[in-house]
This record gives sequence, structure tokens and C-alpha cells, in this order.
Amino acid sequence: MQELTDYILQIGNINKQQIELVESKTAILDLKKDAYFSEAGLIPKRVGFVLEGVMRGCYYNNKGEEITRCFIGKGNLVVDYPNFEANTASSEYLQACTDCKIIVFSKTDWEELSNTIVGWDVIKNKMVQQCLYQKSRKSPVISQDATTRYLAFLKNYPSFANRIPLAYIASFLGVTQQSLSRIRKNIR
Amino acid sequence: MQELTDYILQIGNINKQQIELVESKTAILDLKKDAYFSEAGLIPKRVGFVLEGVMRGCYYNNKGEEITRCFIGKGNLVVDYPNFEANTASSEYLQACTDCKIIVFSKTDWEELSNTIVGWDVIKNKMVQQCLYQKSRKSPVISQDATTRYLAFLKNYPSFANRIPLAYIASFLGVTQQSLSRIRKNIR
DNA sequence: ACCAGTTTTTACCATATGGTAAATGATGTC
DNA sequence: GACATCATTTACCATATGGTAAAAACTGGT
Repeated sequence: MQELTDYILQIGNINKQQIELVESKTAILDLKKDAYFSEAGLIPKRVGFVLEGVMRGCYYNNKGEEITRCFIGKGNLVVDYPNFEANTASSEYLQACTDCKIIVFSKTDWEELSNTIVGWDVIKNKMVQQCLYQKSRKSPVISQDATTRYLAFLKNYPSFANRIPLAYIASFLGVTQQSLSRIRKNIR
Repeated sequence: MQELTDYILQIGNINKQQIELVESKTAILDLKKDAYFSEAGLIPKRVGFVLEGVMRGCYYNNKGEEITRCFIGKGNLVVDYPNFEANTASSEYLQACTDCKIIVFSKTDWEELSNTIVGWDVIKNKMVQQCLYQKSRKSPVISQDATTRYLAFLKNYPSFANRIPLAYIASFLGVTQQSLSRIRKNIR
């Protein structure tokens, strides 16, 4: 739980009592590999914070191919926030790539904390923003070639390459698995 | 100026007096085509809101090629917000693709409004978030082929294709200008 | 209207990546 | 430990895109 506290403190000022209040609203969720945290077509009802493991966002394109849109490692929020806020159906799955441990806020608690903690609104928004910045900084750059994108992936997510199926990484980078396999071979 | 008011009202509650206060802090900036709103290497000092014209974010990669990272049309914020907030040097240029009219907040005003308007913080953050959502929704999808990406671009930015140099669009989509020219030809 | 400079198109070949298929390697279950 | 299942690698050819170069079409200034 300390991880969440650290994360919050790095963002805004909040005292010990308030932190306890925040923590009292959380639950710990253990997700097995491949389990979903939220699903496409459903309205997201909770916010997660990854303590252990790797999550991913993914969807199925019009050819039925499964595309990984992002990876989410520990110390990050896992939620489809636009649809969470708007109470609209998500268009992607949030799935555990490995066994995961996640701190969970229900939507009610996440929002009601704004009434009990002055400044929670600001902290909330900053957390979401940081999350978005991360995602965009770590997204593959479309103007780079596949090898460069894979090397950048290795830098951005040093511990992921061995833990995560090649197919997930390939679709994240916008190449086929065969291409990625070839790229791996050429690198060493 | 009405455009900004509409934008703000759609995000949060704010009364007429407060709107006037916001407006009193703004200035109108006319940018000629190709002029910069902010530059790589400099600390961004202001937030813009596009009234007319098209802006873009761009940078030079390690091969010296100019890459367009995003387009910003009217009714959107134009600012490198992470570096604006952190007082750190930007890594990209924000440049006018066409003659532009922009509403400008200085950093001081943008931040001080939080002291005079209750809830400005929340509005501010929501504006930035919306901006980020837009950008990510309208970004080319790396797993799609170049033609599909161009067709999506035409949908996302219906009025841009004729107004903006091919080279800008090409680097945004991650293809060479020659390829994009060929794609255009094959489409009709 | 002309010219210089820029942008866009076209052409040609080289190359990276995709598609299909099969072989190899890993993993978990009984 | 044997087997079925799934993930990864390899091979082969097809194709989209890149690179270089030149031609054609615009653009703005005089």
C-alpha cells in the first residue's frame, strides 16, 4: 500500500489522516494472468493502481486481430478514464499479462473522496494526467522503423520483454509476430 | 472569445462574473503562417487556445528530419503542458500551419486564476485532459497500413487536407511524402 | 506575365515488412 | 514422462513503403 501513498505524496500535499481515509476506501485485488480488470462493451466501474505485475489495454480491430494499445506496469493507474468519467461503455479490455496485484477504488469512493478531502480533485486529475503523459511518452513512434521501435520498447519497459508474450509486444509495436521474431534475431 | 467561454462552460460551472475575470486575463495573438508559438529548447511560458487556423507540434529527429507530432485545430488548447507545468525546456515546436488567431494566457495568470476562481483548478485540469484525449484519439494507429491511416486522418481532420503541406501530413502519418502522394492517387 | 523557389507528383529500383506455412520449442495436465 | 496445446522461430515469396532523382505543378514577388 505504501506504493500508492508515495505516488500520491509526490503529486500533492495531503496529511496522514487523509491518507488513512484514502486507504480505507481501497481494496486489494489479485488478478490471475489473462483475467480482465474491465471489458470492452461494459461501463468501467473502478480505478485500479498496479502494485505488482503487468497489465495491458487491448481491443479487436475490424479484421478480428487483437491489438495491444498499451502496457501498464506497477506504480501506474489502470482505467479507461474517459469512459469511466462519462459512464459510457469502454472500447477496450484491461487485462492482466501476468499475475497482478492491484489496489482498487470503486467509482463512488473515487468520486466521494473529493467531498471529504480538500484537494483530492486536484490530486485525482494530476494522477490521470501523469498516466496519460506516460502512455504517450512510451508509445511507439510511428515515424521510426520497426527495429528502432523495439529498441525503444526495451528501454521504456526493461523488465517486460521476457515476461510478456511476443504477440502482445508485436501488435503494440505495429508489426507481425514473425517480423518481431526476425528483428530480435537480427539484434543480437 | 465566445468560443473559449463555450468551451469552459461545457466543462464546468462558472458564473458570468468569473468568466469576465478569465477573459480579462487573456490576450489575442495573431500568428502568421510558419510562426512559432513556442520553441524546442525553451521553457513554455503561456497557454494558447486556438480560435482560427491550424497549429502543429513538431520536432527534429536524430536524422534531422522534421516530424509532425500532432495537429491542433480551433477550439483546442495549444501548449506543451508537462513542460509548461514543470518549468522545463520543451522538446518540440508549436508552429502555425496557417495564419492563426489564438487566445493567450500567461503562466502567471493561468495559475493565479486558481486563487480567485473556486474550481478553476478543476476546469484547468479537465481542459488539459480533454486535450490529451483528443490527441490520442486522433493519432494515427500504428497497426494500420498507411492508406487506412490517411483515410482516418481525413475523417478526423476533414478541413485540413487542402490547407496543410503534404510533408506535414506525411510525417504525422509516419510515411514519406512520396508514399502519401501515391496513396492520394490510388484513393481517387 | 515572368521568374525563382517551393511543393507535389511520377518513375525506378531497393528493402523492410506482411502473409502463408511449416518446424521447432516451451508449458501445463494427466 | 508422454501428450496436447500454445508460443516462437524460420523459410519462402508477395507487396507496401523507402530512397534517389527528375519532372510537373503551384506560389509569390517583381
